[in-house]
Amino acid sequence: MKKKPTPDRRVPSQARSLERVERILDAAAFVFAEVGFEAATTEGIAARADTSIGSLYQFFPNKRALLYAIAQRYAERVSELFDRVEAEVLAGGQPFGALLRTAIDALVAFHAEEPGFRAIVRNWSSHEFAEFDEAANAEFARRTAQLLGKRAPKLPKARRPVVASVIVETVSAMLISASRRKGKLGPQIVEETKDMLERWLAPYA
Amino acid sequence: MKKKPTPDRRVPSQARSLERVERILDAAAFVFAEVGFEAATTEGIAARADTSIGSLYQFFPNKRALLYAIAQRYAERVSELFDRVEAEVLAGGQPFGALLRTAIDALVAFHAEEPGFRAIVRNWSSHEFAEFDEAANAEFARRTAQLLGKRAPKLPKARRPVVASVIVETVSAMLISASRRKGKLGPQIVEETKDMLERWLAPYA
Amino acid sequence: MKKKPTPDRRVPSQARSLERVERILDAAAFVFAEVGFEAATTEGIAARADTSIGSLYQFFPNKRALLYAIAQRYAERVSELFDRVEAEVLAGGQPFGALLRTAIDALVAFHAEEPGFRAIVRNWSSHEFAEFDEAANAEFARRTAQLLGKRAPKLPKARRPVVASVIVETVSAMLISASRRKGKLGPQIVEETKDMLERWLAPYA
Amino acid sequence: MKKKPTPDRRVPSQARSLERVERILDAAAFVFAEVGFEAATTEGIAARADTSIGSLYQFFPNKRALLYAIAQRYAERVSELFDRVEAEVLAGGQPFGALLRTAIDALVAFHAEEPGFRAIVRNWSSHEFAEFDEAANAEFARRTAQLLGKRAPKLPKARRPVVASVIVETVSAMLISASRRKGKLGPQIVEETKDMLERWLAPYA
DNA sequence: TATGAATGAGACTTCATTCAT
DNA sequence: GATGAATGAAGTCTCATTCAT
Repeated sequence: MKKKPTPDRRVPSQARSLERVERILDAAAFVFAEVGFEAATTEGIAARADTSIGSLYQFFPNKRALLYAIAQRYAERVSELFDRVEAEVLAGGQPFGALLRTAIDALVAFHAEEPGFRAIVRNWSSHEFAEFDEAANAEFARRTAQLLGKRAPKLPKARRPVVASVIVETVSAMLISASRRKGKLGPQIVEETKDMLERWLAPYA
Repeated sequence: MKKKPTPDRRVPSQARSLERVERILDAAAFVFAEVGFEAATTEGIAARADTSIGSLYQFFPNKRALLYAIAQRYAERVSELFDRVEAEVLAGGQPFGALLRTAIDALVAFHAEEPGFRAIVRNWSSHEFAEFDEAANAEFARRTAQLLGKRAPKLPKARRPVVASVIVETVSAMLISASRRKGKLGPQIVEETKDMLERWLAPYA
Repeated sequence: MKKKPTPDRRVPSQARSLERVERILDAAAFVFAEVGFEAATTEGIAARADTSIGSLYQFFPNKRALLYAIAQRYAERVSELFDRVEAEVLAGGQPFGALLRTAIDALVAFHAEEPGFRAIVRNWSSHEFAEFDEAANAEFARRTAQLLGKRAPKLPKARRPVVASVIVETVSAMLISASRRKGKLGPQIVEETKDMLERWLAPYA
Repeated sequence: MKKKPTPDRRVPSQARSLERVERILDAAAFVFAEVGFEAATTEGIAARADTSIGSLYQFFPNKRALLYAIAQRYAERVSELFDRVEAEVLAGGQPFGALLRTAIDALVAFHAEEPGFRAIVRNWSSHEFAEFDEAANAEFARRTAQLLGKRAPKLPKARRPVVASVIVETVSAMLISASRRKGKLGPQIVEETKDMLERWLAPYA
């Protein structure tokens, strides 16, 4: 309600709150990933975020809102990843296969470094969040279809949305599957996935 | 694969009981599919099975056992499906691609006609059941790897388990994805999946 | 909380439940009277009824339902009291003043012997229950108006409903007021109330 | 009647503060009237007063103090009303009945124009405030008894306090009852109340 | 002094599970 | 065996109150 002139150092309360929100979201992502959405408790999330349950509810009206917020956060990041791939496409340098591989690698890296992402992806399909899941994937599929239009010209236009859907869902599933494996198996699964997609799509490039 | 008849489920001695157990499992499958595992209530399942919760607990020690039992039931059916595919392979008639397509079609049909199957598949990845999921998929992957050994001789032996895993997980994911779509999109996704797998694996046949 | 299973005489479970419901209602009435509706806790009520919170919720969907049930229970009893007064009126013996006094005495006795009644009457007007309160009082006023028609013929018909309302509300308020007083003051207030009403209504009899 | 200015409310030293306190009290009266004491939230009251809860707690140690303060404010006004009636009595002009009617009308007007008053009167009997209610009504009854001594000389001295109590409680109850009614019924109830009291007390004048 | 973010006790309610009948 | 009433742990969320800024 006030502006605050940001005097000297005084950490502005808005920044403090923002940091707290981040901490809560991180904690939620972690806990959701750990035990799943339903089994996660708001109290546990608050504890892990080193706050009180009251603070949590100051920012999020209910447990579900936490998952939505995390999902949104990640959806945005994945969107940015798409932006980069699209830029690459416009630059026109890479051949189709390489592009695909680069994109998947970026996704894998993202998946690996952001532990919360897995939480979301896994819970996305968790019944409660079917609509959200569908919406997000639909958006990614739409953008993938666009890219296909540019880099897989031989793919009949009518098949584009379906192929795009299969790509998105397959990558998503394989990422989850890979992340669950221990040892070398994970990366191997990712490699096979790239092979599979590349060989499938090559004739259309 | 198993020794004892599973300590989790008491095998009923009477025909009446057996029928009741079936009814309970059907009800559980239905309810899990409808609202998800966590949101399902044992009372609700008992009610839909036209029994009392007391009876339900006579046969199943807890809610989770219900899902396990359903999963088992379906795992067996999928196993039988594998048996048939293996017989086909031994008979030696079909080319590799056709075999793959037939197998997937059988799975799709099964998925479509058994509403409970979807419930399971969807909840399989639901954290609580990660181990079960892994075990089941590992078993299917093992058998798939065997089939690959026979019908995809050019695939290096070392890659077989990984490729088998990817096949199993991809088919599983695409089945779920397809079942969620309305209209023609579902079947189209299945078709593209078959294409994808066939083109990927063709060079190894 | 388990005591003895009531040996020998097998109490039919329906009767047991019924008794439990009664106990819960009595406890609720007591607690509501003691601390008011809002401050009362369902846990406290269950404890006082010597049951578990779960049992309470087996019979009543929420806290409010408890108050409604009690209110209903009492509304019925007051209704019966009206029945008796009406019978008296039909018998035609008593003069108007005596009738009024008898009715009020009956109400006072009821009020005194049923501690929960006060709880209800007091909480009736407690915002949440305004509609209920209004409905109940409207019903009593309606019946009072009828009686007035028979025993206060000189009262213009148009005023009857209003006069009936004032009677009902006054008696109700005075009963509460009287019940709050210690010593002789309570009964004295009741006596003055009777005087007041009798002298007011005498000219119309 | 009081010694210290109530330890419950800190008297503000500045004009701005005083205005703020008034605003808070108005807001509290409004909110209490709107949703009842328990359902009212301090945050909501502060918001409606265009301040922060921090400020609210600067002046009032707790929620209850708000109701007390409002009640006090109104008790003072009702006291002033009594002063005027007493002056009237001393002046000696009006006959007893007219005096009674005038006093009630003044109360009704007050009740109507001050929405907060109703909030208080209604919550007065709300358990938490039983003592306060009793104290206030006792004070009014005391003064009413005095007036009765002067203008109802035929009423035996011993009955005076009881009669005064009944008058106070009846008027209070009827005011509330009347204020709840829609249309003409409210004023009609007030009229009947006046009739009732006048006819009751006339013989003692 | 004003602000409002933070706190946390405690309320209501659900539901898996037990056990007397 | 079957039944379903009873149990109570545990979860989500609210809101009065505090306190650092």
